[in-house]
Amino acid sequence: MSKSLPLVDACSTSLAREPLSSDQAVELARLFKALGDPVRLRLLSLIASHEGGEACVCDLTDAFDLTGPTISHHLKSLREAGLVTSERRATWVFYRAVPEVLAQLSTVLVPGDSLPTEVGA
Amino acid sequence: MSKSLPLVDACSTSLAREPLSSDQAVELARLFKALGDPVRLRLLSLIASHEGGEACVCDLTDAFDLTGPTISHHLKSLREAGLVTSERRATWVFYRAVPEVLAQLSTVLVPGDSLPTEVGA
DNA sequence: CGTCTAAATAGAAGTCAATCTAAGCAGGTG
DNA sequence: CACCTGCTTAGATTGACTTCTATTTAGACG
Repeated sequence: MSKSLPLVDACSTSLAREPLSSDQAVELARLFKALGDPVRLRLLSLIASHEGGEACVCDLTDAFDLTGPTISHHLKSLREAGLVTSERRATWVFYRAVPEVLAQLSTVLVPGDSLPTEVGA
Repeated sequence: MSKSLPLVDACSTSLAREPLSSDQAVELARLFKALGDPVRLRLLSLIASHEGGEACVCDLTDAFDLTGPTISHHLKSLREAGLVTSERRATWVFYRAVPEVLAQLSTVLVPGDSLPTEVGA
């Protein structure tokens, strides 16, 4: 696996500011696709919101009606997308969100300056 | 087609603030999945960044090496996700981004308050 | 060293998604 | 009314994704 820097060139302003290049689109789509599954979204949320900013796989598995290998598969997707990192400590493996990538995606989605921060009605 | 309000209950803080509920995850995953394709991302960007905030399908089709039906298919995905709306005027159909939904997704992805606005190196 | 738990990998089955060609619908024009 | 352009729908094919069971690796412990 030749994974090095999953970041989108750091030159991300916003979808609505100017048209994405083909390469930017491919890169971003890879990230959004990783978020496009309810299980992975919940996993990421569980990890990111967990105390200490990290969570053990065993904690995560218990939150779903899915088998261990399935959870492991989804965690691998998130890891390969660059959204989380993993670290083994003794018997357990701990996952941690990568806030830079989340921030970048967040920035990309900010609509043009036509809209104030207000969202609801 | 029972599509009414694709918004996520307006109660969206952030992935990293607290664990997503199962329902929230399903709803958000549907939106992120729509963004998880390079063609749809570029389409959305072309629409959102187009002058007047709207773009005709004919403009969009020219930007890709894909057939009309394929573009139409992707636009339908974006429309059903609630990310764009369409309106027919004479022979042409114009698409327009829905900034509220983009803003909501953007908010969801904001990492915890552990990170300043700085992203790049 | 055998064994127990935690996690990942391999392989397979079923489902869904992206794209094309061909055909249909909507609206303007001669 | 015939016809042309813009766009969508229908159906088919190919490839990817999600999930499972079974197996394997990593580390702790008696």
